[in-house]
Amino acid sequence: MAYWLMKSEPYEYSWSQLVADGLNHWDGVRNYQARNNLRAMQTGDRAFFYHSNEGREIVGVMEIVKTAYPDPSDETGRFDMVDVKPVMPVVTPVTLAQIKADPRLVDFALIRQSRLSVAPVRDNEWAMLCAMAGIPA
DNA sequence: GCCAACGTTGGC
DNA sequence: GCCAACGTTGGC
Repeated sequence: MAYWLMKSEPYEYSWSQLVADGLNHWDGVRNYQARNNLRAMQTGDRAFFYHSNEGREIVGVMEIVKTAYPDPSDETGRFDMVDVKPVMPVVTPVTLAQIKADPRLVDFALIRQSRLSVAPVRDNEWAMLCAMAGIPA
């Protein structure tokens, strides 16, 4: 199983909205690297839900329930989306400041490529972040 | 609200 | 194929 981190501005689409919806497409990605990450996702993969801009913290865990397919909101036909569902909220949100302050996470994609909205998470990073969030890995 | 970092576009 | 101009993201 692979792990990911997906960003959304909470005033665009928030964790609580996803919980209310129960399941949704992750659409709107317009960056090739992010798209390639979407395409690499498999059903059953897990992903952190990260609130960018406001909050700047990991707030929940999602599961990929459908692999990449064309994003109908993209007129060019170049970009895809996946379907996700919420798995569990974090007990303690993990803030960007905490992540940046942890020397074990210097290579974390969220730090290295701050503008990448769909990023891979390594197994050891996932375990560390789950521990920081107070949830089982 | 500002701006640095970064990605994309388009002229040449 | 290069690169300047421009647009966007997202932290601060």
